[in-house]
Amino acid sequence: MRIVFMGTPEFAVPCLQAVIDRGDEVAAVYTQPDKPRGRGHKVLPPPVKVLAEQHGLSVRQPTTLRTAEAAEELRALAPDLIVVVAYGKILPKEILDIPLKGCVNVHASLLPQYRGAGPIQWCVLNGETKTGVTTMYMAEGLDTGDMIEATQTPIGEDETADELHDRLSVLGASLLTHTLGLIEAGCAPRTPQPEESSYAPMLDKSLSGIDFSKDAASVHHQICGLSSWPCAQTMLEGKRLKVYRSHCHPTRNGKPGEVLDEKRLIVACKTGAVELLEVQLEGSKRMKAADFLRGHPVKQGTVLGE
RNA sequence: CGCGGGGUGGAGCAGCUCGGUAGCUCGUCGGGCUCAUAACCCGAAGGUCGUUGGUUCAAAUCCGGCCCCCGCAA
Repeated sequence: MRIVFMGTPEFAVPCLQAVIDRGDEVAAVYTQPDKPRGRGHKVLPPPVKVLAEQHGLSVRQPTTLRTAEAAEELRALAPDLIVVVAYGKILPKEILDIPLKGCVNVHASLLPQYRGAGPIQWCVLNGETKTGVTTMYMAEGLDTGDMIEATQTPIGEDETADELHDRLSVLGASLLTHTLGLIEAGCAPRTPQPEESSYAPMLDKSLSGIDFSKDAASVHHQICGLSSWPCAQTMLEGKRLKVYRSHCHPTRNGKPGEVLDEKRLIVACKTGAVELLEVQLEGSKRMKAADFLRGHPVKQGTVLGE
């Protein structure tokens, strides 16, 4: 098939690779414009652009798709299908109507749950035990289109959003491969989404602060779900301490925020305790708790958080 | 030119203000002790102090250039 691919971040990379591997003709790759992302002024290309260029594909980075010219350009490409994976822009109806076989999207949740930009993180934050990826035909609403098929996967007890992200991006790619096969054969199912949906917005830093007066499970889910961005954080002796990884100890108890074991950085919550397994102190690098404790001894009884 | 912190045996840190002996907590190796331990005791190996110029009798330490890492902000 003649395909236009639209995607931007790391999550979309395996999907673009899957399209390439399938041997489809990639008429063009749309991705967000390069933006200054790093420290200082560095302008970095989106990961999808990097892969596209490695394969000599035509890359387009329009600021908006809501112009007559943008629609005209796409029409000129005459795609059979547009595949959209974490592109970061909403496609107007004018564009959705262009390809003969429609627009297909890979979404990192089991729709209709967790529509929106942050499905992976919110699943972990909410302590879900399973999630998945879904392919759908795109509609005008945000992630509201008719579903084609889905793959489920369990979420590990200590799995971070980062790890789940990587797994789902791979699962998404193989599901996409399958779905494209169905579409090509003209037998892709089309199931309208049930009414009962939920919305998972993009995360922001206001979610970062750890409140040890919550119970251990929710603190643990917060740490896993925000890792590695924006990352859960607390304060240790006046310095910001980010926490990337943790483990729940439901039976240990103490005053919220108190360090119960100085050899293992086990911190009491309202009920139960969380063991901080991977941390990063302001100005320093990310490291295992055991490494951290060698250079930064933390006395038992120290209270974290302001 | 956005603001700031940092690069010291295998790991994480101190030492730098005020130049002159390589320090701490671990790990590793050897030995001892114990019913037992992420326990304790004794001993050992292991470092061009990011890189490059400069100042000096002498630089981890003071001065300049460069490389890399990280926090904030975007």
